[in-house]
Amino acid sequence: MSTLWNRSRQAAITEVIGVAMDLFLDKGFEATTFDDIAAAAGISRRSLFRYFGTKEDIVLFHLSGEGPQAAAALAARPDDEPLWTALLNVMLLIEDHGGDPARLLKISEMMYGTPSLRARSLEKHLQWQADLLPEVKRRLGTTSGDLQAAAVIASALACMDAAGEAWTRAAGTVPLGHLLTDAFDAMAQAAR
Amino acid sequence: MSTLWNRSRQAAITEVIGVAMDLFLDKGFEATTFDDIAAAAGISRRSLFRYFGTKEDIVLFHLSGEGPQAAAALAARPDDEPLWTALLNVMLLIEDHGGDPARLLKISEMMYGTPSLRARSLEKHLQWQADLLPEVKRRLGTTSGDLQAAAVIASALACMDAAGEAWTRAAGTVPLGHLLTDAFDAMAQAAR
DNA sequence: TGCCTGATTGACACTGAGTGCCACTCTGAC
DNA sequence: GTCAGAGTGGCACTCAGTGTCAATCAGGCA
Repeated sequence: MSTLWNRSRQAAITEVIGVAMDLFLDKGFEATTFDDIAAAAGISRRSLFRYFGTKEDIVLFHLSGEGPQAAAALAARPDDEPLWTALLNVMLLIEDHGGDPARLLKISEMMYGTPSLRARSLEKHLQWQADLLPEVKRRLGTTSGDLQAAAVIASALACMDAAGEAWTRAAGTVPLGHLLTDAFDAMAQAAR
Repeated sequence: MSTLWNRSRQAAITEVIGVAMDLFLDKGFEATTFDDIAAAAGISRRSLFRYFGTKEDIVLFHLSGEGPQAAAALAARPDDEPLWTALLNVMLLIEDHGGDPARLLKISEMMYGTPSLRARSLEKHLQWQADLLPEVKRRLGTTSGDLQAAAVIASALACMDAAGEAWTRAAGTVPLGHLLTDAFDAMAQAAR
């Protein structure tokens, strides 16, 4: 209900994320306090906590919608495509979000360089895992259960993470798509 | 240096871990405070912080030594064994730590049921990754770099994690070795 | 034995995350 | 215009985590 309200709330959240990101990238993630963000965003600390339970949530907020998106992309892949290839193609699609490349790199560096953020982003993978599970299970066939599907998805996400880290370490000079492909190929190679 | 000292410090740490684990399993992880643990262990809160920087560290302490152990086990596998098979065999060896099964299950349930612990344990994987990297790189051959090796290791750890979660969900009624094998097989199957 | 030195410990104080509570305000419905 | 419901801000609180400093303990040495 109350779409008008939802719109303005969404706008407020987007606004806060922008302000907070600027602070994070400027002062560093750990050095930025909730008070700093609340003051910069012009809301009370208490309200900020109602939007985002933790500082990590502010950074990771935009990732939360990508799970279902990935699930849809996977369902759209042809049925005769090998699962590992299909997952690679899904990752190649998902990673393709625009935005300022330099800023994206700085955010990546912050993510991979801040232990608590890294940990929380790994935790986010669990949500992806749940989102992708049904379609992966279907493709694996009736002999496979949740475990098999979860193992494959978790491996794919692990490869994506490895590629992301390599991209960050290379300061974005190598296309992420190439690194993703390399990681998935290496895994396939190792398994034969 | 000072081996005598190190021995008694080690004993103290082991003692504290035991006390803390009892509290965690009794009251729950989140509900147990540093004050509780310090009081039960008979040391000051400040000293407890010197042993363990965070509550999560107390639980995860015993996992920290397994990275080098896994690296040694991998180096001991025959050179002509396929990498993925070798990694599975390493995991099968490592998981074989004795101890009370019921307690182990309760600890596992706590780990998989507490977000902050789950996140930190995923973070621990990064250390394993670093430990295993050289040997995996060697086995992948000269054409592969850090990314390829990291992707394969991260996938293996992801499979191990999926198996561990399945084991916990099954309340330990299925041998972890079986689940590990299933997970690794599923991944190999998906990649061909 | 008794002193010296270095490391550990415990007590205190402080910052910051995160939560509960309550009064205030805004908005839409009647 | 009033009422109900949801959001907001302020306050106080708990707990994690850190810096500081004085007290203490253990071992080396005269």
